[in-house]
Amino acid sequence: MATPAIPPAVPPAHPRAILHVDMDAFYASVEVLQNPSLKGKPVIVGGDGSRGVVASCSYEARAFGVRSAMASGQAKRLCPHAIWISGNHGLYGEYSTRVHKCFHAVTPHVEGIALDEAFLDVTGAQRLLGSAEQIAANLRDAIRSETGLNCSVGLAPSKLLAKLASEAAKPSLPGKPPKPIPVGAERVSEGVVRVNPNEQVAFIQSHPIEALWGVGPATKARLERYGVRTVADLAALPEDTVIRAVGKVNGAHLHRLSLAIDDRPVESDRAVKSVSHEETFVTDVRDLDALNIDIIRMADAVSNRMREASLLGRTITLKLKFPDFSMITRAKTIPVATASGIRIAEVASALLRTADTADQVAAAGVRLLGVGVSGLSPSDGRGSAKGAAGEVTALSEVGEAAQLDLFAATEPSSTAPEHETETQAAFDEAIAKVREKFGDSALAPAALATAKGLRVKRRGDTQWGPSELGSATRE
DNA sequence: TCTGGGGTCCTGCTACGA
DNA sequence: TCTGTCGTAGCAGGACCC
Repeated sequence: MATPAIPPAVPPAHPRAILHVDMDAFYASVEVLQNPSLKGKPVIVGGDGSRGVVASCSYEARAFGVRSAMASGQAKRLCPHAIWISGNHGLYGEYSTRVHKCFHAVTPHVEGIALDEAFLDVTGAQRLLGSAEQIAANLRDAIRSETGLNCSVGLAPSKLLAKLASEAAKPSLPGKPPKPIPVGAERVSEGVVRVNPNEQVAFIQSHPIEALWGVGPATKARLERYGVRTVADLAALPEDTVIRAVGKVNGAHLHRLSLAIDDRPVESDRAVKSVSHEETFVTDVRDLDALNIDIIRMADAVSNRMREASLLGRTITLKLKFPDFSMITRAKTIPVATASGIRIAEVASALLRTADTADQVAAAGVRLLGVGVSGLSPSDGRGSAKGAAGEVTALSEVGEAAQLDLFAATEPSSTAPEHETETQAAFDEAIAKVREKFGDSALAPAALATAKGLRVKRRGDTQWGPSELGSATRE
């Protein structure tokens, strides 16, 4: 058979042009749009309780030193007159959808990083829409007219540099002088900063080491032992030394970044790898039965999201954080992929009751509890997806005696796994239909019933820590 | 007087089968 | 039959991101 001819490489008409678009104070700005009386005031979106954090804050609050991810107590001390808002995840999602529509009007090559942030590869779009600088400015205008929100845009030949450029494009704080633009970059229009292609190395090496994506407190501390404080310091070290300091994969990657070598593509179709829910309690919990109720509730929430996304998963993970902030995870991989809240809860509950875990809970109490599922596969591709019903082997072949017990709890007959899965799928589908018609609170495991109704957990509930006004989870 | 929630990725270790 | 090696899967923890 003849080898197909490989077309000759065609040099691109334009050098790579990546945009990093970052909404300015996204959640806080959405709240101001909803309530214009907040305009010009210090607004903080986040958990107002003693265990909460700041999710987003207006530039007026930032002028007092308040920052995202700051402990709420510290934010209250810095800005005691701030207006606190607990947030509305659904509303932010709606705005995010509108912003992403603007992105897709420019190019299909969009990699969403968060609700308020994305990379766009506009290399090819320049043929139709003009220069990358024009595209960036027009996109910024389009987002403002579509949503009323402002954003900052970085333009560069790579993702890392575009991200750093968008940070340089951020507005200055009220009453403070504008930030200087780093060497090698320039402001090309309002809210848009471009890194000059022939000054990439000078631009990146003018930054502190923690500006590199992947350098957090631990990596920074390790590099500082080698005298590295800036990206230029890192570039001056031999690659072997960097690898010795921070490990093989990260070391080689960081060393390349320090030389402005970053050819990572904009990935527009990244698959979800895990789904989880976790929650911090107002007070630490020692009671295994109480924790079990929370496991059921969180497993129900995880299950609901997996069904909405048509996903099944095989690895169930239980996460516990103790009062001293130490954390453990316990995971179990089951032979049959599932999206059933009952099964997820049973596995997580069994993990909680293993001897070492139960002992730690009894001794210390639990500050945070989380339930997650990974090893995901599409529920509509059962014949081919790993772990899906189509390729399930008999449980007895796997030798998972505990697994038989697990299923027996919901289906006493020892039928074949395929049958169990189909029955469970029909059961889950029925739950989804009831909830679609009557709302999420219409149906839940009996363990979640209270005098006030069913306690179900949904994405965005207690997003930034338990509220001061009462427990997020207990009544 | 601290430190949320939802993710991804990497590393090191152990168990197990070929 | 026993032992050593290798690859892989699973598990646990850590670091990092927004």
